[in-house]
Amino acid sequence: MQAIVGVAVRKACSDLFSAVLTDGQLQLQKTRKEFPGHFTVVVFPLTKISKLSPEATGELLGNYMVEQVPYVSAFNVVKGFLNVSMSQDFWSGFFTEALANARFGFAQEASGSHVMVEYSSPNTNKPLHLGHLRNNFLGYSVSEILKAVGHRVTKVQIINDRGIHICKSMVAWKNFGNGETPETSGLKGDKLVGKYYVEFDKAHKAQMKELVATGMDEERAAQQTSVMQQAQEMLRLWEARDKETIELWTMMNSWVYEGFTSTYQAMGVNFDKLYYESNTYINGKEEVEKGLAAGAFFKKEDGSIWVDLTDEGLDQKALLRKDGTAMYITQDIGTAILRFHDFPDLAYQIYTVGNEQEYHFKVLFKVLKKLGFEKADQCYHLSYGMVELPEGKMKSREGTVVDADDLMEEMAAVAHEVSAEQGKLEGLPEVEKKQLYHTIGMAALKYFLLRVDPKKNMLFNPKESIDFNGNTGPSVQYTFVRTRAILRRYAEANAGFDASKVMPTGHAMSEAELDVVAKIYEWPSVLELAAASYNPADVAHYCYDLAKLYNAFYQDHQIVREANEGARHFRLALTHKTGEVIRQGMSLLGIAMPDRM
RNA sequence: GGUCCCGUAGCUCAGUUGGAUAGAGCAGCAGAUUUCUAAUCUGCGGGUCAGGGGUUCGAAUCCCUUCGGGAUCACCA
Repeated sequence: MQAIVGVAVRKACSDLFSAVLTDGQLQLQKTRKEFPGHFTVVVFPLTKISKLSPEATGELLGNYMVEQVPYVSAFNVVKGFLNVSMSQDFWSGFFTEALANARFGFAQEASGSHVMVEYSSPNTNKPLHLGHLRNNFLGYSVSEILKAVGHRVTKVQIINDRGIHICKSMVAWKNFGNGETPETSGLKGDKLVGKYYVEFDKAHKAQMKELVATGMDEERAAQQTSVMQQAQEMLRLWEARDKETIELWTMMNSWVYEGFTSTYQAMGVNFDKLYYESNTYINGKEEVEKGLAAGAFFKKEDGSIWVDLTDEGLDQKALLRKDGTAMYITQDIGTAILRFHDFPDLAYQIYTVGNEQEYHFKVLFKVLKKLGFEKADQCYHLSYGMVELPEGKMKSREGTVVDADDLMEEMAAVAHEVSAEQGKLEGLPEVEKKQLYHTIGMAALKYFLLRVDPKKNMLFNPKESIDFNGNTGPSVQYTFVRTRAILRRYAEANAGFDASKVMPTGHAMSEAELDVVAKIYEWPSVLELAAASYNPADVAHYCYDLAKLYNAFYQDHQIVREANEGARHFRLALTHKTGEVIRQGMSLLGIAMPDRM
């Protein structure tokens, strides 16, 4: 569509100056709102070929376009900027088209690309916290956005179910648990296991203190506590597939998975396939051995295997310990390759992981490349910044973790309070109310975490996140609810509402109406940009802007009560379409729209 | 010390490949048919885009540099 103007400018330059424009010379943008017009051509780059002043060039082009190009109704030149206005016909034509397309903005056909998105990927010894919320919402949202532009997406996570950290919880449970289970304790499975992880730490610290009191140095004491010794023994037994150990491990992990499942359900995220580190680390070892045989890696005297990335500007990096056991990166190599085997048509993988692991992924992708995976060049680390709290940084060690379940519950509770104050939900069944509070609370949380550029560290202010005014999820929901209320009102008086029966015909749009239509016009390009930059924040801001413009329109236009049929139908259609775009846009953020609130 | 990211209004954040007088929300102040849902709308005040230099018709945006904040540089995960 913007193409219409672009093509026109190219043709004008060819006709007027007999010059072919390069992409750099053709600069089109939306006209700033303080100037009349819809699209703006930046004429500075064109003065070189016109050999005229910017103003004269603009005038010449403007005149040509008004005369020669359909839909261009007027123009003005300010300094070096040519602002062109499109006719009402153009906008109503566009709107009619958009209205007929229920999935306007979404790809009409598959792109043919298959992308894998990994997110969440928790450890099994700790419950999910605020940082995981940003991770999950981001990963889920990017997946949905990629689907919207036509890609096939497979959502996965790698579950870090192996290693010393799991053994710690196991040891503590064995020593102090007295056979406690989620059933007997009434605790969620992941919370119960997390509790024993903390118990381990307590016991470990206490025993360390005793050892240090006997004159042992701290470093040694940390290795020598009885619980630590037990944990290491447990890891050895696990690797040796000791029956009893594996049974305990399986049982405690199943508790965790049950807990995670309910947390994911509350979050509204899901996965197409799960990978377990306990399976993939073996692949990793094999791949590293293969790479060694193929000459991609080298072995040090002590038997450890390394990759040399110094000519890539990186360092040497160990891939396998001297005792032959797997490291963190070993299992990631195995997992990545396994995935390419599982899905041979995979174009690339996206890893949603915190920015503290940027170096790790740089190394990983180089290693994959060395192993012959050309697709590794396309792999992408979707890196995001830390979520900080007003009091200070969010780190699990510092005890200021905000538990994911607790936070989600709190958000729903606040939604409850605010809704009760508003008093608009009378007559709604209790079950639906409860569902609604969750929907609103999650909208607040998700929108707050997703509206910030992923790569930036962000501040999570609990108080502000639950403010339902302003640039927030609930305020966008509210605008959607408003569109529903209006259409409902119309339907009651007119035996239903059918969008296809209220086509706008010959209505001269007001400025506020045109603002909304022009915003809807932007939707496809916003979606494209969000997909290209893996940035849900673009979608969030767009939905808010659209809602804001609709509210401004709503403020001084009659809709259902409008006497003129043409205007009434146009506004009903606009209300319908705005609601749809908001609903579809917000759904890409994983945010649901209620019918009333 | 090396590498990477960030620094925009009192606070939280936007700002496409360099474009016009740098924008929203919150907080503050002043207003609006008490409705087709006011969880809204309109207006006002608030800025050395961290500092300095450079590139050019034009810089918050690109380059150099200084300062400040964060991350990372394990045979940890």
